[in-house]
Amino acid sequence: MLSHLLSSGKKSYDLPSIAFEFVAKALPDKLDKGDANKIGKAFIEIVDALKAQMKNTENSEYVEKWFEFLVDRFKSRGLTPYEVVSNFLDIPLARVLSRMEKRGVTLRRDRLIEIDKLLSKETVIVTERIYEEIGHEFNVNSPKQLADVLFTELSLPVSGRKRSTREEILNELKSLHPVIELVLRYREVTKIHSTYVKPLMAIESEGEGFVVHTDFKMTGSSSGRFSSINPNMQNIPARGEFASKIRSVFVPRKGFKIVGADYSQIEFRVMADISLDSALVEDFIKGKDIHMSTAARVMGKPEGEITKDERNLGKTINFAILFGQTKYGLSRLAGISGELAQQYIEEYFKTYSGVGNYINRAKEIALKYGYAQSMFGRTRHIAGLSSRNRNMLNAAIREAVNMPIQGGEADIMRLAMVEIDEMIQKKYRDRAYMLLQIHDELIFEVKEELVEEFSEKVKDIMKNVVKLNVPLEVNVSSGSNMSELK
DNA sequence: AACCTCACG
DNA sequence: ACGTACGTGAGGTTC
Repeated sequence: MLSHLLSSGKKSYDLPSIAFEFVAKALPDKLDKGDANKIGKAFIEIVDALKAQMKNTENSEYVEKWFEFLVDRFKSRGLTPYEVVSNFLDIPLARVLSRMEKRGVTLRRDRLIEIDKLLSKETVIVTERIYEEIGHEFNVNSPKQLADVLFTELSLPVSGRKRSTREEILNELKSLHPVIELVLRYREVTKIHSTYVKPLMAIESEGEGFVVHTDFKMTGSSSGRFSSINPNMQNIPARGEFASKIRSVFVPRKGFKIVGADYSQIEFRVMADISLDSALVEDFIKGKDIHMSTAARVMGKPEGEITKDERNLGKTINFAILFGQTKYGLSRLAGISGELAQQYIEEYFKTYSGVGNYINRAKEIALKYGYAQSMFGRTRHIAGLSSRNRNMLNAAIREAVNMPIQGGEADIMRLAMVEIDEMIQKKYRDRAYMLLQIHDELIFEVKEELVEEFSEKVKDIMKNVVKLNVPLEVNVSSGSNMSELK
């Protein structure tokens, strides 16, 4: 229902005309959990009246009329349509986030201790082998000291003008000296140890057990996504040797299971929706593997002949387009020549001309107005759009092209979260909890006997929360810890 | 506080 | 001639 309201809002209002000063004046800079209630109070009666009315009709004209009526009332209070939309969404959303934080995720501290031991041992071994290889001790954690060792003592080749020791560079040096592998291993082990294991071990018992309560920031990003701090629960390892070990630390409470639901390729679907690119739309409607399809189209091959590596290249190309990358970036990331990268990009825009049109359109609008907007009017002002510095300007343009896509993803997820929470409060109180949001994924803990039913309902809400020109696909899975989610 | 590096979507 | 991807948070070192 909320979705109808919003998509009708999308069509009826000229959102680009909305001034930022207006928003800034009417809303506090940070719409946080604390002051959400304050602001929210003014809107609650209106929201309730709307809902009561909407129960009596499925007539969209009626909804539209109500929306206009509401907008008038909001306007009389000095609020713009964007604020109406954002308040409909953000006030209840603040409560959702607050509930998630309060509940928290339970930890298996015993597993954490095991991992801690393992990593400590491994760190000692690897460190000693590094010293042995080099002939003396130094601080491997120090990029400066490491650079001295690699580039001065060992005279390994420096690529570019900075003596960077980042992973990408080290990978190129692997064959030149045995210490490189060891340093990479050291980095992998100590990263996991210091960033995840140690901080989680420092969490104190709440009596019942160990629970991690992150802090989701609603205003944490300029695209509309949330961020998560203290600790960041949106960057828990998902790949690599230790990912499943770390993930297995996060478990459901007794009698519950962990349930995960994630949108499949949501950013590319939003891109298809905005651009209306016929090839992209067609692929999604047909339920195709989008990266495979891109690889086939760009390389001019039948899909059946696309290898795993080629599909991977298709994926890299898709992300390159999404982020507005040039042939230089693509060639570096895909490990292909500049000419080939150029050729693929040209081929991409020949095939997906609608995407090219979208990019040009987004660019024009951004340069004209100085900001970019998502499908629901979420607005991002971008200072660099008026920069005379070419790099700054290009970066700003990439931001403006990407924002409607990433912002659209965020809008959709926010809507879904509010609707799912409404369902939980109504039908699953104390039996299902939303725990985490990781941009395109939601994680819950659900009473064992309700997992199947609840999963279906969540999937249904997520798929139908907005109507795009392409279908939204959602994968759900469950398990007895976070590593068991697919 | 700035910088480098690296974890995630 | 330059130097490349969008959005984040965090730990460790250096200044």
